[in-house]
Amino acid sequence: MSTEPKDKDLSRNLGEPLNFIEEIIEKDLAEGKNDGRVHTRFPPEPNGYLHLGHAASICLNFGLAQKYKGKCNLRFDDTNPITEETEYVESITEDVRWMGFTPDQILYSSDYFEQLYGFAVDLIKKGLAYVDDSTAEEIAAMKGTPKEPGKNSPFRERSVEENLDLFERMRKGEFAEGSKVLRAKIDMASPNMHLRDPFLYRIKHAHHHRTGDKWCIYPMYDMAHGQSDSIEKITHSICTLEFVPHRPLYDWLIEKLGIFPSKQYEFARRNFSYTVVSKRKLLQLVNEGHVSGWDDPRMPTISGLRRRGYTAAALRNFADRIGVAKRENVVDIGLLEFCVRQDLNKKAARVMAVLDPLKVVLTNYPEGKTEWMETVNNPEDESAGTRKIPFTRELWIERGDFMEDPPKKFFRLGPGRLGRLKSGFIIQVDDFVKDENGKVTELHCTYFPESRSGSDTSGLKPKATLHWVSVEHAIPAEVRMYDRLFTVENPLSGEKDFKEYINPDSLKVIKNALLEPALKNAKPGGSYQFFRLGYFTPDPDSTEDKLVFNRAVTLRDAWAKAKKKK
RNA sequence: UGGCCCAUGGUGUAAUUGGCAACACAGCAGUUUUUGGUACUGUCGUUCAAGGUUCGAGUCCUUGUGGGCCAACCA
Repeated sequence: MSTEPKDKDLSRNLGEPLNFIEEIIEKDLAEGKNDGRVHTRFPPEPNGYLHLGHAASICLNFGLAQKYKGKCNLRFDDTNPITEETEYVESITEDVRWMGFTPDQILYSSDYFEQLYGFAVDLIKKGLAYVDDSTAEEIAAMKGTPKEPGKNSPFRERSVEENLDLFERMRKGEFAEGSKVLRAKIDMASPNMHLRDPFLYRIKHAHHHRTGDKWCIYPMYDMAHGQSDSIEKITHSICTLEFVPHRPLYDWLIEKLGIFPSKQYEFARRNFSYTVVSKRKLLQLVNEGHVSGWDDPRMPTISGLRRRGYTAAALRNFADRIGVAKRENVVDIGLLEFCVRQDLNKKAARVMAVLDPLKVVLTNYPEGKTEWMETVNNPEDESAGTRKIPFTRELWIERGDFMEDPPKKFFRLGPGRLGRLKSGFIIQVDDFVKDENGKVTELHCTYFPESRSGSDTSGLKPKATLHWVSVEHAIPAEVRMYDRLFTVENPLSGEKDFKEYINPDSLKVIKNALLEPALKNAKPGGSYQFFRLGYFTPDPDSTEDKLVFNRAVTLRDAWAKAKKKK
């Protein structure tokens, strides 16, 4: 405790560099803005599942609130009733919670519909908004292009009274969908397209997931987002770069309305190699059956990664490492895998599982005998304790751990070779049996009784340690081996449609893996390291008599890498 | 003949705000190891270009180049 600095606020960032948003916040704090408050928000639209990009945004917004002892709301930006659903609200809420954050408040833009309507009326009264009867095509034609100015709508100069009347009747449902819109009256010649009399309200005779049929006019993003920020007294409204051109409109509306001046700041969206993170693309993968659903373990969705066996701690650490900036980026997904391994290495219990079994018969081991061998649960965590695993005359080992004609660099089993069975005994291969196809079906070995793990007096030094499972005690399981969903770094930049780059081997199902008996009661959410194979987690598809495991990530594998190079 | 944003090793970010370009991942080589895991050590490699300001520029200015964004009754 003596090394703990007295002044927490001062020590807060000593030594660690700030990202550009933290710099803005600290400057604001130093200048006494917002009474020293920091209030952010995470504002998803409930029209899809959250993905890796959102995970980073969640960590940013909630992380900032934590760091500066502020608040962070979860606000659903639900102003488009056509695409939004309760299912998405539920998954998003769960994902945020699972990520380890608790929103200060859970709110909805739709909570503010009445207030937002009032804001619109206020703008009309100030002569800053008007009802336009033009068709969508006419409005588009009058909009101009980025290089040419637009033209004023013939309805632009309607009187305040007429606008008020029309807008009220829009609300009452007197007009057909698409027949009228409310637009801000700004500048049709602005070089910023978003200032060319942007839409504020549109008519949609649609059922809303929360307000039901109460409304038939709905505010556009620009009429809702900044105002919601303002209503919640958000101090720092953080969004992605594509909203930069919206900022003048964000500020214009707040200024004209005379409401709390929330400020918008933008950062570059994060892209990740070997995957896609656009809701439209992800929806396609789901709808076209390329994956089993939004939570398919190959999906970059938070729910998919969770099911895959990735941990929230790994995701948080990842978000922290990739940082936040304003330039285009493609984050190496290998860094996420590194974070997952790093976290799981400390937490996951080591267990024995054989994925491609090859039988070993210890010819000098008594039939019917079982020795319960003690083994460490996690060498990285002494507090994880120990357990016992059954050792018998007949065992399963990994087929890949034996070679009939091993090269020098291969130091596992071969004819005459020694091998250490983890937490068991050292064995030597005396003979092997093949079937008519030349496939090795069985190894005949002798074991060295004096080589027992922990009390080895044999003096033998095998080069490899192998995992194994007792034939008699093994429990069967299905194991789903997941790999990256795409074969190329950027599936979107190729010549072909991104789905052409889907990795045909992104899922390999092993129907008859064999596990040590201790795994009998494994439950989804748990993390295990299958010794020497990788990190695995039970899938919710598991049943009483059939366990299903998902591979989260392999172990780093120097041998596999060396083989690949050849 | 539009406006805006951006540019630092292979990747992602730093650089005490004008003072010796660094951290992580990846790569390579090695040590340790009852996981070809972990841990540890070493190593490779960086300021888009050209001018300018300055004793001094990744940082400031100008121009250029390259990339991105901006038109939806989407967010």
